[in-house]
Amino acid sequence: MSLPHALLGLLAVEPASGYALTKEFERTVGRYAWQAGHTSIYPELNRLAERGLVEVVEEGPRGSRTYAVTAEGRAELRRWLLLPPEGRGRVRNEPVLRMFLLSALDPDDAREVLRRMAEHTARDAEQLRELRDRAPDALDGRAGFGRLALEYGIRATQAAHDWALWATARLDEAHPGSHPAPEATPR
Amino acid sequence: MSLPHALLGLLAVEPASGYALTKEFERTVGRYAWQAGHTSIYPELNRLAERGLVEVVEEGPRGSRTYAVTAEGRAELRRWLLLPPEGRGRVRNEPVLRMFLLSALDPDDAREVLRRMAEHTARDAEQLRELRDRAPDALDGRAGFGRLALEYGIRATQAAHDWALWATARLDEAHPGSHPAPEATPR
DNA sequence: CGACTCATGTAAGATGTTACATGATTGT
DNA sequence: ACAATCATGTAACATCTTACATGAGTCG
Repeated sequence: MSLPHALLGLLAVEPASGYALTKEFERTVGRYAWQAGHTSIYPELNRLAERGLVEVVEEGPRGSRTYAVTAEGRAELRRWLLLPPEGRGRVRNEPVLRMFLLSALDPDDAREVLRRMAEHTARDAEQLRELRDRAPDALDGRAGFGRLALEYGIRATQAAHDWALWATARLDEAHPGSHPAPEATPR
Repeated sequence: MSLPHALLGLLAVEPASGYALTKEFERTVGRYAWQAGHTSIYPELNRLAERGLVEVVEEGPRGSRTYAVTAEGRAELRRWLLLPPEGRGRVRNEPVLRMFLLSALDPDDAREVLRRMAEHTARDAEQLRELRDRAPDALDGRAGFGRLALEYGIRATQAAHDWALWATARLDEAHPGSHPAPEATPR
């Protein structure tokens, strides 16, 4: 299970409440790496606190509690990240599954799915690039968290886009027919 | 849940037994898209059979049953793939999570993790390229299944590799120090 | 005939998701 | 005052993983 380590990682950058972490998951981590709702996060924070890996450092207005990692928490996070990648990282990626299953569709349907993927990835990549270019490179603090990951997101999304166009071309070669030619989206 | 659709997709290309599907997951789908062990697959095949989406088309030697998709199964698969991507595809990707958490490590530790990632992705990409180049392009049948997905795997892995090198360079810029410089792996 | 792979399953426990629930504060 | 957002939780259900279990063929 990676959720506790995801939480340790976010808290290691900056203390936060369960609520704030939930938002963070929605915006960033959950979109590309590991999703979790508040109903997983709150109990997990309590477990981490029991294990002494995080602690409540502040109690705010609406019964909110701000958590921070302890020294042990930091050590645990480091251990986990530096550990041999334990066999292999478990992957569960629905978009990629859809790519696999494309082979099971007839060419016209596959083209349609690819067209939507290309559209979608183009939009996503553009959004991520904007995010990168808008934010002045704050190397530390919450804003800078995932700066490296953001760049990965851009590259991975762009790769998916390029692939979708390439796959469409392959299909066109193998099964030519009358169909709208998709246009490459300029980067 | 995507497992039933993953199974439908594999069976849509070619009928197979639960055992064969399990192997297929280990080799291909499970490594990059959606993992599942035989203890998930067998019960799911039974459920799919009850729902009339697959059927047993042959009974073999050791009590083995070969399943094939029915017309309804094919329709369901098509529906699922062409459906609006239902909000967003759920992603659970431990390697990417590790990339996110890198920001929580000190530069030397982060460099070490990146070094291993670069090594790992270089090896993976090379293996995938070999796979692609060895297999004569059989467009149909089991061998060709995931041919498009294979290309995606290559591109995604290569992107991860390039990113790891880029990230290392960024760290070196921001925190110069005495450390072994990683070499780019030629493709 | 012994070891290995093929082939399928059940059960317990861990994990994750959805629905339900509640109350405090802020903005209009 | 009303709506929206902040903030946390429980319970039921679905799902996934790990361990356990069994037997039939195949190869040397």
